[in-house]
Amino acid sequence: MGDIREPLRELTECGLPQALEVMGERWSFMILRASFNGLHHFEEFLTELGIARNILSNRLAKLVENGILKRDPCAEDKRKIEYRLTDKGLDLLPAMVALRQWGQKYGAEVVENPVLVDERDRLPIGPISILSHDGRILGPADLHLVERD
Amino acid sequence: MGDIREPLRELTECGLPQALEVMGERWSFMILRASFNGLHHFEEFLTELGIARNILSNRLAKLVENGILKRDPCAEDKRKIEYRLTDKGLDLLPAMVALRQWGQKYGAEVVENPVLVDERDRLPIGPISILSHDGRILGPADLHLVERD
DNA sequence: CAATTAGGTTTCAATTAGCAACCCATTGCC
DNA sequence: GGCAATGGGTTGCTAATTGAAACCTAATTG
Repeated sequence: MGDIREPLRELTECGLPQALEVMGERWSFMILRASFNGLHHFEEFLTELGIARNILSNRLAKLVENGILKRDPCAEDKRKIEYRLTDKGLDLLPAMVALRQWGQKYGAEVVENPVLVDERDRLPIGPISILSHDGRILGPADLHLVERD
Repeated sequence: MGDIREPLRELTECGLPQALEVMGERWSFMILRASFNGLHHFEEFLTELGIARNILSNRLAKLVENGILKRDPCAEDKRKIEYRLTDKGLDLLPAMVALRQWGQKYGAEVVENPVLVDERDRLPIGPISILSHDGRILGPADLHLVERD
């Protein structure tokens, strides 16, 4: 008994599983991107993404359910529904951009269009990176894992 | 004819689909995390993640195939295989941490253990964010999409 | 040399994704 | 007002993925 150290285990505690519950599903990130790129309607997502109708319906419902998109019936055309990112959805932007930049770096040459720029000077954003509490850029070698408790 | 503007479309060009091809699969990010947390062996992943044997086998193979992990047969015990992150795999860290932080922010209270710290001062890392080319933190409102070409 | 360990396959059931067709409340058009 | 078209879905069926459990084989331990 005692089992003084339990070297593995315990590393289950983090937000990743929670995040993946929604965003780990097959089309979630693509819908997020389309949404950020200015698409708001069912048929737009449908033709833009080339996703199946029923899957899109299901995925949008889940994203709404999880508070990532909100679903507003259009006032001026009562057939239409507007899907828009919530703040929670917008908060996924760093994750999406990080993935995107990684894909860009290692994938087959893609031209990246449209490109994300800083509104102030219209220059493209920099690479997403891990920062120390005081803003230094940290690479894998600068990082350490510490057990708390 | 002419079709002067084509307002949607064309927004297919980005690295996201490439990234999702590997990392969009159901257990990829969890394996990446476990791997970063110091697990290197099949049976460790198996018991740590609670994934099915055959799926783990398949996922590891794909991650290796895509250059995210490398597969080293152990010299001193020829039954064992060491799975280790490549540089390409380590480059996924910002994406993983961003997802994790998002899940942490919005998910059910989780204590986040172990925690990622800056090796230099042992303080927890800051939130992942989008930076301008000169290092200012940009929020969604500061961002703009511009068509190139 | 028997039992155990490490890292896999194989088989089969259950879940999910995808395609095509259908549905039905608006709208736009003559 | 009547009729076709549009927007946003659902339904039914097939194909692909996931998952649980059993099995396999080489290396290692006792």
